[in-house]
Order: sequence, then C-alpha cells, then structure tokens
Amino acid sequence: MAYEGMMNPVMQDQARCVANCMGCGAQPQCLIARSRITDVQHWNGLVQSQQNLASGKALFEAGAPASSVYSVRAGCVKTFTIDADGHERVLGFHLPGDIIGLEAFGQSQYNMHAVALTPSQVCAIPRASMTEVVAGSAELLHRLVERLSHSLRAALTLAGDYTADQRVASFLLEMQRRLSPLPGKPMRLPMSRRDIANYLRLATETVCRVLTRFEQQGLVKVEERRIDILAPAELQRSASSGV
Amino acid sequence: MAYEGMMNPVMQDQARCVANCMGCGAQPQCLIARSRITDVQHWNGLVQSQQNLASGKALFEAGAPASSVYSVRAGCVKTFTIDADGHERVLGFHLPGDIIGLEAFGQSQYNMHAVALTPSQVCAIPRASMTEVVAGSAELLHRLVERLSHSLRAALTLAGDYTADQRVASFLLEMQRRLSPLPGKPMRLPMSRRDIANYLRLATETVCRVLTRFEQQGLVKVEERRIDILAPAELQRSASSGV
DNA sequence: CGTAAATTTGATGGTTTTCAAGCCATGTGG
DNA sequence: CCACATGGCTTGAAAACCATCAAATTTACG
Repeated sequence: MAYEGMMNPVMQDQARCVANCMGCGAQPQCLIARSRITDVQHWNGLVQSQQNLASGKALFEAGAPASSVYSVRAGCVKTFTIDADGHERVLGFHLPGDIIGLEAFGQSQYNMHAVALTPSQVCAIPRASMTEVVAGSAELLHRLVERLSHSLRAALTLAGDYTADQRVASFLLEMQRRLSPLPGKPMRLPMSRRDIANYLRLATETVCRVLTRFEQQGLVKVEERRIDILAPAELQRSASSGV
Repeated sequence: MAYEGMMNPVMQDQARCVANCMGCGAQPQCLIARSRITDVQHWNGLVQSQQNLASGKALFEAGAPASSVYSVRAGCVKTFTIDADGHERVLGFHLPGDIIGLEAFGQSQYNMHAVALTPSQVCAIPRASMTEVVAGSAELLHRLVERLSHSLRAALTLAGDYTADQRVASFLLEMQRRLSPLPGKPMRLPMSRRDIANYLRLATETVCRVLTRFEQQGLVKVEERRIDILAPAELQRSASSGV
C-alpha cells in the first residue's frame, strides 16, 4: 500500500473539501494554469468540491448522470468500458492536470467507468459551470478545444495498426513524459500489466514478453512497476520504425 | 467519371463563391442546423468562401498553416497522414455536414492531409471566426464540444481490438447510416477497398474476403462500390458479437 | 505464514498479413 | 469498334505475429 501518491502533500490535506486552486500541486498541468488571477478565482468558485478516492474506488460508473467533469489533482484514474460480454476495455489513464468526462459532453450519462488506480484526488466541476466559464473566456475555450483535439489525436494514434513492440515503446515514452520523474530516477507506473495490455489492445503476456525483450536489448530496466528508460532514442526508434 | 455527386444541384452551382447557408443541401447535418435565424446569418457572414474540389484534389496538406476549418457541403473528403516510411494512414471520411480540421485546434499547422474522393464542395470558416461565433453562442459551443467528443468516442471505438468481420460490419452499418440512401436502394461507397482497409487497419485483401463471405452468408449484396445491406440485424450481430 | 493475485515463461494454434497471380472494369488510341 | 493498358478488385498459398492455454514463480496482504 506504500503508494507514492500517499507522500504527496496534497493528499494529506483530506479535511479541506472546498477546492483551492492557489497552491494546488497540479497547477502546472491544470486547464486553468497560467491564467489571469480573476479567471483562477472564478474557476475556483465553480469547483464544487474535491474528492478523495482510495485505490480501487470508483469516481463514477457508466450510466450515471454526467453532471460534472473532473480535474485530477493527484494520483491516477483509469477510464474504461465494459462490453456486453463483460470484458473490460481501458480507454485511458488520467494523471494530475487531466480532465475526465469531456467525452460525455452532449450526453446525459457517462458512457464509461472511472476508477482510481492509486489514492487520488479530483476536483469536480459541474458541467453547466464548465460551459459558463469557458464561454466567458476565449482563452479557456481555446484550451478546452485544444485538449479535446489532443485527446482525439491520441485516440487516432492508438487506433493505428502498430506492432506490440511499437505500442509498448510508445506507451513507455508517453508515460515517462507525463509522469516526468526526476532525471535519472526510474518512473513508477500506477497501473498493472493487465491494464497496460488492455489499454494497448494486447494480451498481458505479450506486454511481459516485450518488456523482457526490451530489457535484454538494454533499452530499459524493469523492476516490477518501476521502469527506467536507459536508451530513450533507441526506444523511440522501436516506437516508430516497423522493426 | 459519372459520380453521383455531379447530379447534386448544389454541385452545379459553381459560380457562387460566397456561401449561402439558406437552402444549403447539407443543412440538416450542418453544425449550424436548426439554429436561430440570427445565428445562421452571423455564421453565414463568417463563412469565408466555398470551394469546389475535383475528385482527387487536395483540400489541404499536412504542414500547411491551419487557418480554417471546413464544413463539407457535398461529396466526400478523406483525411490521412503519411508516416516516415511513406505509408498512408486513413483517419476518416467526411461526408456532408461533417467538419474537417477541428483536430488542428491549438496547433498552427494541419497534421494531416485532406483529399476529395469524389467531386466535393466545402465551406471554409476561418479559425478565428469559428472561435468567435462559438464563444458568442452557448448553443453552438455546446454542439461543437459535442462533435469533438463524438469524434473522440468514434476514435476510441476504432481503437478497439475488433476482428476483421466486426470492423467491416460496423463500417458498412455506419456508412449506411451516414449516406442514408433511399430505403431499398443500395448505397454507393465513395471510397476504394484500399481506403476502407487502410481506415479499418486491415489489408485490402482481408476486406475483400470478408465482403465475399458476408455475401455468401446472404448478409449483403456486393456489386463493386454499390453495397446493399440485406440483413441489417444479422450484420449488427456480426459487428458486436465476437463470432 | 498461507492464500490469492500478479507476473513471467513456454508451447501451441488461429487470424491476418504478405506474396503472387488472375480477373474485371474503365478508358485510350488505333 | 476493338485491342490494349491501367488500376482496382478478387482469390489462393505460405508465413508472421499475437492470443490462448498451461504452469511456474513471485509478490501482496490478511
């Protein structure tokens, strides 16, 4: 249970239920980042509440009324669907600064589940407020559409027909970027091999084998969920080249 | 060269270079559809120009400044990228009412190519105008985000690990819906087998084989690009069930 | 400390790709 | 009008890649 998220100062502040954007640990990545102080204050007023989620707890379920979007402050939240056969399909991993629930815009219900993979903290923003503040600030509107179009590009990338090697390599590099551990420090993945495999549309065993092979080739150092990328450039080539 | 698109009245009106939303054939599907008359007029003023595209002509290329988004009035426009190895990757087919270029929001350049598959007609809307009008109308903002999130869901669907049968079945049903031919009439696909295969991340041969099998099973009637769906319900089952 | 879950490794099989070749439609030029 | 060329479409055989099944090993946690 010794998740690193537990050590985050933000996590320890469990008593405060009203959000406070000033001094938030996720500021650099947040939608509101680097905005005018008045915008931040306005935004701050809209954030309905913060929510602490224990590892494995659901943020919302498919079919629930899509009343809010959520901005991740700390931890990691997995979104996924469950198809008719009961199979899980991982749609994404949301790290601090990411917004969850934008896909449900224009729908009355969420069409996916959201579950915390590690102890997490999110800010709930009522959808109506979201529309309002964004309509009032061209800057924020721009950023919002930017995010949506970025997600769209990411999804289209995921939709490509890449080999298992390419998928895993890309995933490791993307995670390295988003988790941005201290240089030289290995990153700690918040998700299981099973979740990675499901997200990449591969079998769990395939992900294992690829990681083993990458390690044998000296590209990475794997130690359970701690992964150190030794040769980013070569890994990048594995990600793009068809070999 | 006898594309059906040529018969569309809108297509014949090649002299008019300033858009006129009133009476546009794509109205029912357009973003502006069913808006207040003042909104339509405002929108109409923003539409910089219409553009006629001969079959095979490029609307824009990857790397070009992303100055506008485009609303398709008639025809079909394919968007795709070309990777380092020179391989094409089809991202989508845009039919009347669809908006092209939203993915480039927040980027200075398009990151994909857009080419007309049949004689087509598009309305260009400068990006600044787009932002402005959308900011001025909560209704339009809502619709825009709705579209983006719809595209996102579609991309996530495409990203699933479906069998060749499932992919082709889904594609046929989706095209039937979007092309909405007269009941009983077969639809005419605007794109080649190669484009379909590329879009579905399959080999051209695989698409052929699946179509042949579907025809043998009596699910569809295939005659070159004219395809008649004989058993929509069964095809739907092929699309969802893993069998 | 013991059980359950996660991870890893091996062997086998199935789906799809690749390579190769033939067919069909369309359009061109004689 | 027909021969011919071109590109799209279709079919067949072999190989590649990954999933599945099975089992050993490790880790997590009550």
